[in-house]
Amino acid sequence: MFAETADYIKTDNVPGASWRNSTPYTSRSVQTIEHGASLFFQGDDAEYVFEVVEGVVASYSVLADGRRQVHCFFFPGDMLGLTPDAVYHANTCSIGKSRVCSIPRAKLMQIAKERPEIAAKLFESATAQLVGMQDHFVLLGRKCAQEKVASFLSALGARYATEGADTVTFRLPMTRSEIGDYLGLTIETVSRTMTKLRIAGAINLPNPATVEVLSRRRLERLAGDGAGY
Amino acid sequence: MFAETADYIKTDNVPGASWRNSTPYTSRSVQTIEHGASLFFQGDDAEYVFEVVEGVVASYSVLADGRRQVHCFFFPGDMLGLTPDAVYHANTCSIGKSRVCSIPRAKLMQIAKERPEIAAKLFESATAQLVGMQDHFVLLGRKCAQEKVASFLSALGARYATEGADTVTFRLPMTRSEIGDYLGLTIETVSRTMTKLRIAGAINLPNPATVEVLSRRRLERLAGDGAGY
DNA sequence: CGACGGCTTGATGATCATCAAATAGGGTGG
DNA sequence: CCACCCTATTTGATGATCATCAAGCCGTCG
Repeated sequence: MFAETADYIKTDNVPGASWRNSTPYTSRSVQTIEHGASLFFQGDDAEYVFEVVEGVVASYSVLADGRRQVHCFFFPGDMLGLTPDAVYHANTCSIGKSRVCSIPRAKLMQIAKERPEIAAKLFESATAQLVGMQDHFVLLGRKCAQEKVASFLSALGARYATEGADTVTFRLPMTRSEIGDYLGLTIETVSRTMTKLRIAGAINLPNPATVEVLSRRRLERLAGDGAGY
Repeated sequence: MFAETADYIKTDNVPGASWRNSTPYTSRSVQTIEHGASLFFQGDDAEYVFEVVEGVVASYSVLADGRRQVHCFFFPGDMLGLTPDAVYHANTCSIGKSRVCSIPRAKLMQIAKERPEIAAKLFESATAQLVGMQDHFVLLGRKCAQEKVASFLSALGARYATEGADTVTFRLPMTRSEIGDYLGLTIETVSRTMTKLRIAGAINLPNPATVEVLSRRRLERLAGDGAGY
């Protein structure tokens, strides 16, 4: 969505080699982020706003004793690093290798002042994330393990599904640990729940990283969403 | 924050009597919302953006079987009804009597195009909500009952606290049921946990609706946040 | 004064976390 | 190319936390 905006910004204003993980500046403001590498940490100066171009990036918080909560997985087209001030409020890490487009935040905010359609896109991106987060509240606060996992796989499946087909096969980019930290479960519970879904005939697991949704409809029913209003 | 913006909008453009709960249009675009009344429901056309002027408003989702999750409590100064499209994505209800300022959404978006500082405020409001929601993810996904309740009371206490004082007394505007639906707990667990906090000497409960935080510092420690990074 | 709704407290049980161990898959070095 | 190792995942056993069911309490309001 904003990948093209980056080009609007003169690249000679973009400082190079400013990455905590020493990812080289590529001169097209698109960086390749290695598996596990971070775009930024909580408390860092918010120098850039990012758009995922390829791969997946996770944002998360950690409590003092190590408990971790993944807030969100960002997929291609998603913006991250949006903050109300000039500081990041979460940590990030790349799930597998990913490519992100970086846009200097101050510059972008400046441009937003001149071009209303850019400001509107930023607002739309932020509010779309707000809406997405609401479903996740319901999941975390009110769903049981089976509903959580079914919801997760269902949502991920929808991303890869072809129109009309009731089955999907896709590769899970994230580990059980990351899934658990996203769903508020332990890795053991995630694993057990997935086998349960497999035994129930809702999915197949040719290998731990590959999910075959046998019936999207059924999985959605197991997700417990029904027609909430 | 936006209360003044409402005045920028010519009031003769604001349709009256458009409220689902038949709240009368007051000609100053500030409505009084009765206890339990709703500003809007999920799926409604997003005619207005609101700013809470007084009282508290909750937004929530409901699953088909009645399980409810409160996403957020909106206090004076908070905006609600921000959406990426023209539809509301959550339900709302007033906690006790409240007063809200309503701003026609289309009009506001139009104004945002002409006045960058308004667009910036909208963006800031949306992203500030994003940041606030992240802490709530941690609470819902990774905290135990005691930490949840302590976090909640601590946050609420901070809102009423006076600079430097380690104690606060305030009135809980919401019921145990609403607190439970916000924290992902049952009313019984909320009640039990509050008693535990009382016995532990962290708070006092002169009556069910009044909380006296005896030590904000201690309550914060019980909230489990420590120095997450 | 009595009834109602919200809150508290108690008893029990289900779900999920924890601890522990076995298995499988992928990558590395011989 | 194969053997090995390391890590992720799966599976099992046990226990803690919190939900559920149930009853009693308290303040409010008619």
